[in-house]
Amino acid sequence: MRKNSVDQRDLRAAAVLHLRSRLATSRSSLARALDASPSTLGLHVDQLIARGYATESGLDQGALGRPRRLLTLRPEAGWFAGVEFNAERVQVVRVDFAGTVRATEVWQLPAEPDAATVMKQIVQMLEKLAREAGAPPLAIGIGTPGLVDPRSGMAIHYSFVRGWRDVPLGPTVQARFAVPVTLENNLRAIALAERWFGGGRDLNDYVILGPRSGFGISIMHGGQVLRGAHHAAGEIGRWPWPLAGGSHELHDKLSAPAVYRRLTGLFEDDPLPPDLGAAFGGMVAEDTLEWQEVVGDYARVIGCLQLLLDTEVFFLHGPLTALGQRFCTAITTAARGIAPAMAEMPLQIIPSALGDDAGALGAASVAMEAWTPPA
Amino acid sequence: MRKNSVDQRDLRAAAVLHLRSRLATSRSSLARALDASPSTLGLHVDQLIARGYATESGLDQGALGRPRRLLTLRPEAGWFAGVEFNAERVQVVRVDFAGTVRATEVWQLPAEPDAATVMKQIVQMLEKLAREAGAPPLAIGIGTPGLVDPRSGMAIHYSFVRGWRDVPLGPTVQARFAVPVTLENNLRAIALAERWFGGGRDLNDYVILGPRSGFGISIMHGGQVLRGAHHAAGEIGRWPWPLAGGSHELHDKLSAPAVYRRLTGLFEDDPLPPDLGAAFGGMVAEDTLEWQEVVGDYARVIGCLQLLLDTEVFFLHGPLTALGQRFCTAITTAARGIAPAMAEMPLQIIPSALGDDAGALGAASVAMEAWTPPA
DNA sequence: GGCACTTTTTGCGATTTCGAAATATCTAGC
DNA sequence: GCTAGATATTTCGAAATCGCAAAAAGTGCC
Repeated sequence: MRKNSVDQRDLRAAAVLHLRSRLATSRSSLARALDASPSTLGLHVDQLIARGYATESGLDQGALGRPRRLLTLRPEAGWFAGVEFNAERVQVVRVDFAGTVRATEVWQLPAEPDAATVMKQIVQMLEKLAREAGAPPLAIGIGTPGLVDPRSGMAIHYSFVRGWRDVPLGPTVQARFAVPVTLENNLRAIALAERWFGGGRDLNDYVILGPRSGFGISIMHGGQVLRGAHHAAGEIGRWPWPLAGGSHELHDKLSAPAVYRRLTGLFEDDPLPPDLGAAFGGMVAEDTLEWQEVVGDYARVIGCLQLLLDTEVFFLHGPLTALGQRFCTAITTAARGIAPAMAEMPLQIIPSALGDDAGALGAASVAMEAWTPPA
Repeated sequence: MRKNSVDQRDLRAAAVLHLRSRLATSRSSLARALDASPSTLGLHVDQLIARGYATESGLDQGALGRPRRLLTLRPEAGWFAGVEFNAERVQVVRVDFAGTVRATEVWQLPAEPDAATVMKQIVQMLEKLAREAGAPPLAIGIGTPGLVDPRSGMAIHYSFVRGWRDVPLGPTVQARFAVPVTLENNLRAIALAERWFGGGRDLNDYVILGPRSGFGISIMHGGQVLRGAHHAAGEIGRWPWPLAGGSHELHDKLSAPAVYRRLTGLFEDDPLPPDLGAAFGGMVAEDTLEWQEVVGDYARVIGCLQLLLDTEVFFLHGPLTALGQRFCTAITTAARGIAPAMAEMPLQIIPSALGDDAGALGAASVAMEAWTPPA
C-alpha cells in the first residue's frame, strides 16, 4: 500500500543510517537501498559531505564498470550517548558518528536507591561523557527497565527503585542537554543493539531472550521492534509455569538467579555470587538432571515462541551467555524432541556476542535512529 | 526514520482505501490522514473523480467554517473478488468498489478432493461471478489454508487436499483473468476482514483466534499482519499441551471438533454433527466440569498470548462463536484468576460479528489492498 | 445586513524529485 | 593502444509536491 519512500530530510537521515550500518557504500547502492533516484540521492550525499557528515573514502573497483566512490561517515561529526540502568548500576556509552564505540563507563548504585539518586547519577555520567568528548551529544537514548512510554518520555513503573513511578526521565534529561532524548525499554533497546552492533545486522526477524533478574523477551519483526498496544509486549516472565496448572511463574524458573540455584542446588534464600556471569562461566559442564530440566524448560518456551512468531534467530543475552554455545545447542536439540511439529521447525539459538554493554549500546542505537540532520 | 509518505500513484491508492474505510470523508481530512499537502491531495481527488472512481456526495457542515465537500467511492467503478477454500468447500464473494458485499456463493467440494478439482472449482466460481457482474474484477484475493508464499503466489502445502504441494495457484488464476491475484493464508486474511468489514475498523493491534478443524491464530500488529520469517507465524495449534510435558497438541484440545467432543462427552471416533456452528448454538449452557476445563485451557493460552503480544482485542472466529459472548466472558474471568500478573492485564475477547464469510471477505480485502488505480 | 471568525478548498511560485540521456571511468579482448 | 562493454555518477528538463496565501463558504453576534 505505502511505498518504502522517504522525504528530503528523512532521506538524508536514512542515508546516514545506511552508511553507518555499512549496508551501502556508494551513491548508487544507497539509491537502490533507499528506493530513490540516483540523481536525487547524489544531491543529498553532496549535502552531507558539504556539511561534514560524510566523506569520500576512496574507490572500489568492481569486476566491471566505473568504480564506486566509497562513502564513509566522519566519526568526528558528532556523537551519541547511550544510557542503561537498573536498580544496581548505571552504564553509559559514547558512540561516534560513524558508529564506533569510544567509551563506556559503569557506576554501581548504592543499595536500594531512590528515583532521585538514579536520575542524578544518569545526568552526572552524561555530563562527564560530554566533558570528555568536548561537545554535547547529538542525541541521547536511555534504556529503562520496566514500563516506558517512548512517546512522552515517561518511565511508568519499575519496582526495584524506590519511588520509580511516572518519572519524567525524558523531559528532565532533555531540559539539561537540549538534544533529542528517547526512552526505550531495556530489552527492546537490546534488540536494536543486536541490529547495530551484534549479529542482527542482516536480519529482520529475531527475538531477544533476556534472562536476568527476571525473564523477558523482545521481538524484532520485519525490522521493527514489536511494542504492543500498551508498550508491554514480551512480558512472558509472568507466564504461569508449568503452563497447565502451575503455581510458579516463568520468572521463578528461567531467570538467571533461578537457573543458578537450580544448577547448583542452592535454596531460595541462600546468597548468590556477586557476578552471576562469572559463576556460570566457571561451571563445569555436566549432564546432570538439573541441567536437563533447565534446558528442557527453555526448549519448551522457545519452541512455542518459534511456532507462534516464526522468527529467524533467538539471541540469548544476560549472564547465561556464559554457559556458551553448548547451552544453546542443548536447547535446540531438546526443542526438536518435544513434539513432532517441532522436529522440522527452523530454529537457531545463538549466545549474543554483545556483553554487558548490550543495553547501553541499544540505548545508543535508539539515539542514532532518532537523530536527523538539521535542515 | 521513514516518513509515513506515499508517492503519486500510491497516494491515490491510499486515498481510495481511506475513503473505502470511511476514515476520511473530505479532501482536507484525507490530506491530514495521508500526511500530504491539501493542494496535492486536491489534485489527486480531482483525478479520481474525473476517472469515475469517486464522486462528491453533498456537504457536511461542521460547527464552524466552510463545510466539507463529502467524497464517496462510486460502487459501480469496479469490483473485487474474494475466494476462500478448504478441503470441504469453496466460497467466493463479490465486493463492489465502495466496499459493499454484493454476492456470496458457497460450493461444497466432493469428499477428499484433489488439487486439480479445487483449482477448477475456484476458476469456475470466479467466472460465474464475473458473468453476473458483467465485467472482470479489478483484483482477486485468495485465502488459502496451509502454508502460502504471497510473493510468488505459490501455495506451499496443505495436507487435507490430495496433491496440494507447491501449487502455482496465483499464476494459474492470473493467467485466466489477467488481473492482480494475491494469495494469503486463511487466518491472516481473516485478520484483514476484521479490519475492513468487522470490529477491527479502528484497531491497529488485535489477534484472531481461529479454532476450526485445527487451532491457529493470526496477529495484527501496528496495522500490519505479522507473517513471520517463513510465512508460518501463528501456528500455535502445534504447541504441546499441557505445555510442561504434555503428549497432546493444542489442536487436540482446542480445535472446534475437540471442543465439541469435550463438551458432549463424545469419543474420538464418534461422528460429528455436520454443522458444528449450529451444534454449538443449540447447546444448553451449563457450568459443567468439561465446560470449565475448556474455558480454562482457552484462558491459559489467551493469557499467555496477551502477556507476550500486548494486544488490544482477541476476535474469536469459527464455529465456537456460536457459544456466544458467554464463552468469551467466561474465558476472560478465568484468565484473570490464573496468575496474579494476569489479574490486572487488559484483556478483551469478542466473538466476531463476521460469520462463515470471514475468510472470503478477508480474501476480498487482500484484493482491495493490492489494487492501485491505473496511471 | 454586515462583520469577525473558522474551516475547507484552490491557486501559484518555489522546491524537490524523477527519468532518461550524457558523461566518466574502469576491464577485457584484440 | 584502441574499442566494446559495463557500471557509476552527473546533468538537465519535466513532473510532482509543498508551503503559503488567497478565495470560498459557512456560523454567530451586533
